[in-house]
Amino acid sequence: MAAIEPIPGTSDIWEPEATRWVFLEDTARKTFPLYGYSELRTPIIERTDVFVRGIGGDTEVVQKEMYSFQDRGGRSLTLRPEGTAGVMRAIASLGIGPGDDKRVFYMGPMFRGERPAAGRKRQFHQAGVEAVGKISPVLDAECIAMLCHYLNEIGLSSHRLLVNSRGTREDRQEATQTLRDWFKTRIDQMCEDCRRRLDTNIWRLLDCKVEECREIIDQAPPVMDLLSGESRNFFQQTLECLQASGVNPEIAPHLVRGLDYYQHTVFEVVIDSDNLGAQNAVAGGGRYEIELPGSRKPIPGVGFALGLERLLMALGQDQPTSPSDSIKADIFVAILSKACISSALELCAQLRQRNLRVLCENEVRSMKAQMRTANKCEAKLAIIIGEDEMNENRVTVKHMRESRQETIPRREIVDTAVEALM
RNA sequence: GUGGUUGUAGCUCAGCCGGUUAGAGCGCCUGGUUGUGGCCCAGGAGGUCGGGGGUUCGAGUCCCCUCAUCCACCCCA
Repeated sequence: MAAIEPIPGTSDIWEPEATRWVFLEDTARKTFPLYGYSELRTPIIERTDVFVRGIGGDTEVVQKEMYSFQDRGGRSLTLRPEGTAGVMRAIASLGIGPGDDKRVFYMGPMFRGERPAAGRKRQFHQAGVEAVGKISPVLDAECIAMLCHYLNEIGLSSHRLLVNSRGTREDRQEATQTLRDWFKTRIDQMCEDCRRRLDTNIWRLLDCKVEECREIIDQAPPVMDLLSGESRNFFQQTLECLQASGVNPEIAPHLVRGLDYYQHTVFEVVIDSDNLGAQNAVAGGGRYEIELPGSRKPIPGVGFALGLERLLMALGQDQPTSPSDSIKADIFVAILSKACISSALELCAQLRQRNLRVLCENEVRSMKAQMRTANKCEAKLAIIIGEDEMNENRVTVKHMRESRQETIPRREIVDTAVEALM
């Protein structure tokens, strides 16, 4: 039983679950183009440095979560842990100049070597977008509005949209230092986690839920005040644009997100529902600048990623995926002797030409057994081909629901079936 | 990586303080006279009790290890 299970943190997705995935993907393909985005399919493996330089070498993701390996040429390759870096690499590879406005969306599997938990897989799936080349609060706002549009289309309700600005790279470094200095003098009154975070992730410290810590944190200088005037202005304009688009986010002063490349606007969509467990963010993104091997200067962009399995959970239909009990069909074709097989196959082919789902009996079994199968596959029609029918060049068609049946000339059956199933 | 949870039939699970051939429900197969489903009835197939080691006269049950699962921390979508 053990060896045939998918490896940890991955799963097989069966119907009817698979259909729900297709719905999320189709909705993305329908919604994003309305904003000028077109689909880009990038490789799932990239050179490792695409991610190290793109995401940031200090990031948790890069340091301990990447699936990296050496290929036969000794190059270090990595299964993509997120979509942005690869997209940026693709765009950079065909050249991008100042003032270019490139908009793409993508979807597919991502890989991170984390410990699996509720809403967290090692192979997980994202749909995301990137608007690359220009720096403008209008784009940021439009991107967020598009995210809301999408969430609305898939029917997600009761979620919260959180936004914040983390300023420019310089702002952030400076703010980090200021905060660190400020907390350093009070850290011995704070919890163990916070002490650790002082050095590792001071922005996380700001989110600490321990009450004693909260009292101290509440007195800390507001992050927004540590940003440059230009950054604050950019954020202000973004908020205005959002409002004009009919989007009303919550401002989350401590939201910073974990990837190094973010600058200015960052945002996240969270769900307050317990079926998601601790992983309550279904989407996240922001404005960024990414450095890539070969590009002279960092390329700016804004984008987000949606966590597909988390969205599915948030939509509240997260039954475990298992194969449906039986094949479903519109028509079941029963055969009562070997002599009927070729006739049955010919008929099946004709019916499928008319876009009907047809299940053909594949061995000679009792009538009772075959009718049981017809019932189980939820066929509306059972077509019976036996010796009697063969001799008269007719077929028997049984309307399962009404338990009514009739024997009609063979040449009429296709049209009769099509009509019965309309 | 650190903690905890669970692991018995295809699925959901029961199995008391160790004690004969390991159970239920659902599902599956076959039948209930000739070529007819659902409901009902009868019968049947299907289990290395996750794996390995140990304690014991005896282990699904106790101990150790291991693998897998789920959850939390961490981090992120």
